[in-house]
Amino acid sequence: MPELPEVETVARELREGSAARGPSVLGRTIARVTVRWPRQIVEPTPREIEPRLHGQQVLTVGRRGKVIVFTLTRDVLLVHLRMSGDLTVVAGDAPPDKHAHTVFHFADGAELRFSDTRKFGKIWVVPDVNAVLAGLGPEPIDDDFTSAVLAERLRAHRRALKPLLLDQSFVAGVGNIYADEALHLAGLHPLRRSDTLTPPEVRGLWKALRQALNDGLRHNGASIDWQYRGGGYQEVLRAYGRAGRACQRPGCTGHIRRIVVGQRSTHFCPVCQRRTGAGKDWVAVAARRSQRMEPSA
DNA sequence: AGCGTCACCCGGACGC
DNA sequence: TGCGTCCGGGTGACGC
Repeated sequence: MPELPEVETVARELREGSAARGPSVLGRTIARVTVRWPRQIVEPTPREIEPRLHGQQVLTVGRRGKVIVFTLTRDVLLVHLRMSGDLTVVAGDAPPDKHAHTVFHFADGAELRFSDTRKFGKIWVVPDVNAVLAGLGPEPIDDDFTSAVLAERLRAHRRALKPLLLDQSFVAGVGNIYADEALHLAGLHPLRRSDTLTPPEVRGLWKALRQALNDGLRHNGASIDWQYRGGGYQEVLRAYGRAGRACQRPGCTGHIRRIVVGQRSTHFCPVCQRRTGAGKDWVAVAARRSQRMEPSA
């Protein structure tokens, strides 16, 4: 399922062209739009989308969180792939794809197909990205996402780490796979409360999150291959989908367990991802003490 | 505020 | 073989 690394890969390949996704979309002009699953179009209405897009040229392709962002002449086209979505550029006479529910036909005959077997994907055409993306948290792989930024955001909540990492307003682009991988790399329990992490644990989580995402990027968002074409990405994963198998951490004797947290399958090692850090959870103790002394604070 | 639950979908895995 | 059933993924809505 596409998360930040996969979505970034799709955006880059649409921008640069690739064997998997066809030639670049940049510079092409939209002439027509076929809508076969109207509920996919969030804004404007499905019948308004073609006249709205007609004549607009694709200027840039980028990503924000898990959303692909096409800058057009007058508007912005936003595509959320959700679980099964994919975007490809093909010639107009390419074999039909029964899951291509929305097709953007270019004036030069090529077309951009949004293929989405499970029909969870969403499309917006808006004048301003903020209309859709305003609620997203920071980009976790950007330079200004420092461990101090993460520390502050963790302290602002009293939530379990796993659902917090999945919350797109907390940090943008992390999904179930990379959340489990980051927590395993960091040696932190998925149910650990966000405001109890020690400074070294925060730093470790920050490093682990960025490492997990950057590893995914280096594999060209290979979890798409894993999901769709049986590629080898599962060999890269240390926690996700490995229930019952030996923990990969050097020296650890544990086995990966699967639990359900907030309706999501969650994979972790009960040996090296303890509920609390080694020793006393002094941050939680201090927080309780200060609350007793200053109930209003 | 944070948690649980449901709805949205359907390919694939599983049991019989 | 073919049928029925369940699962899971991201997100938003809703209730507590």
